[in-house]
This record gives sequence, structure tokens and C-alpha cells, in this order.
Amino acid sequence: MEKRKSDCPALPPGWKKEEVIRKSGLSAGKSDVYYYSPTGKKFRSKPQLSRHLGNSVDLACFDFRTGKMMPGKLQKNKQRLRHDQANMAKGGKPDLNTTLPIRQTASIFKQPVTKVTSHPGNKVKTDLQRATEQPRQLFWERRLKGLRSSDVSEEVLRTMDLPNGIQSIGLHSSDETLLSAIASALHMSSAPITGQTSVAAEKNPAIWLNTSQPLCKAFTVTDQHIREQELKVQQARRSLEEALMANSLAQAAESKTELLEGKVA
DNA sequence: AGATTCGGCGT
DNA sequence: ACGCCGAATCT
Repeated sequence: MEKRKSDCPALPPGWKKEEVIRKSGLSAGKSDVYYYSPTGKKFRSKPQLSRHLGNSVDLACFDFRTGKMMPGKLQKNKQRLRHDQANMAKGGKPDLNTTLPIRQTASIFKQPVTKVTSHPGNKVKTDLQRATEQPRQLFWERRLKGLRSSDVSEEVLRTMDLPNGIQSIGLHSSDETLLSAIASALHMSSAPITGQTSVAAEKNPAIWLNTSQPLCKAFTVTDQHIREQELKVQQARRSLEEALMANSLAQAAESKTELLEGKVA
């Protein structure tokens, strides 16, 4: 029988893949794919695998049948996005295992999207109170734990450093989730992000937490901070300018040689 | 009981 | 057409 367990490079070390051909019945000739964890537990579907691995491995591009990462699966993600949004609209919960962390908390959702179809104008409600006064889940930031950004080749990008003055509240959130929380807060609200200004929040965040602020201690921004930031922006702009310059020079040189070689019609 | 195998529902 | 998972069957 074709029952060889093979290594699966797309998964963490120790995971094995197996393909079993069905040999009788209506579905004879079809095959089933199984995965085995390093501890030997058998997995027979992507959802099951996803549940077990949690956020430690992003299976969004993982093709269960072939066992390979397929960047082209981005296309299929569009379908999933629709699906998720449909669920959200019905009040359902997003599937935290398979949903990419794309803008669940970002600005595009901060405004009401309810259409008043019974009126001829058919306008979108502009009641911003609603949007800001909705109940918020406490400590939702914990969901962000372990999330990392990566480029198309799955290379994990280096995260930013936070200034010393910014410290998280509660023992729960690491620096890593704090950065995500602050970034999300900046997206979700146009109000200033100050951190938790109530001293009580530090003692018992479960009660005193201001849910419209990220889970970090109140901080102050000094002129020094601003100057340092300005410097960083200037440096970034300078290196971008250099990169663009080098790029256009290279392109110019390339089209020139193409002309000389008669490649252009 | 646990492993294996195919059916069949839902998408 | 296929992924996923229930359950019949096998060991």
C-alpha cells in the first residue's frame, strides 16, 4: 500500500504527511491526506490542524492536500474574506484560527455601515456616537499575541521598538502585543491615544479599564521624542530617495542597452 | 478501544 | 468536485 509517511517542510519540524488511496467503494481511487504531529497525533483536516497549531503557524496559504504553502492561495482568501464578512454581518464570530489579521480592528470598520433602504436618499447613517459607544471586549489585545508580519517569502519582519516611556498594563500583555494594541488604537479612533489615565486601571484593569484606550500606562510625549521621530522620518525619506534614484538610473541604463541591441520594436 | 476506511453532507 | 467529518468496519 502507499502508506509512506513523509516529512512536511511547510510545517514545523517533526510533522509527517501521509496519503492513503481508497481502494474500494464508490470513491475508489480517491485519496485521503493525514498529518501526524511530532507526538504522533493524527490530523485529518485543515480546520483540525489549524485548531491545534493556533496562531503559531499561519495556515492561510497552506494546501492541506499537497502539504505545500501556496502563495497563490491569496486568491482563495478573497472568498474567505467574503465569507467572514457575511458571518460578521449576521453577528457571528470570526474564525480566529483561519482569519488573517487583516483590518479586523482597523479604520474601515469604525464607521456604521447600516444602509437605510426605506428612504429614497438611501444614505449611510452618520451617527458616530453609535460606533464609539458599542461595548468592547476587555483584554481583546490578547488575541494579537504571537502575530507577526511577514513579507511574501514568509520572512518574518522585524518589529518596531517602543520608547521606554510606554509600558503595558497588567501582567498579561507582552511588549509585542502592546505594539499591536497601540497601532490598532490609532486606527480605530481619531481621538488622541493617551494610554490608561486612571491610576485605578493599573490596580484592577478588569474594572477600571478605559476600553477606548490601549492597555498601556499613560505616557507623555516630550519635545525630545518628537525631534527624534522627525529625525527618523527624515532619514527614512532620504534612503527612499536614494533607492528611487538608483532604481530609475538602473531602468534608464537597461532601456538604453535594449535599444542598442535592437530588442525594442 | 483505537485505527482504518468509505459515505455523504455542505459548499 | 472536493473538503471535512460521522460512523461502520476492522484489528
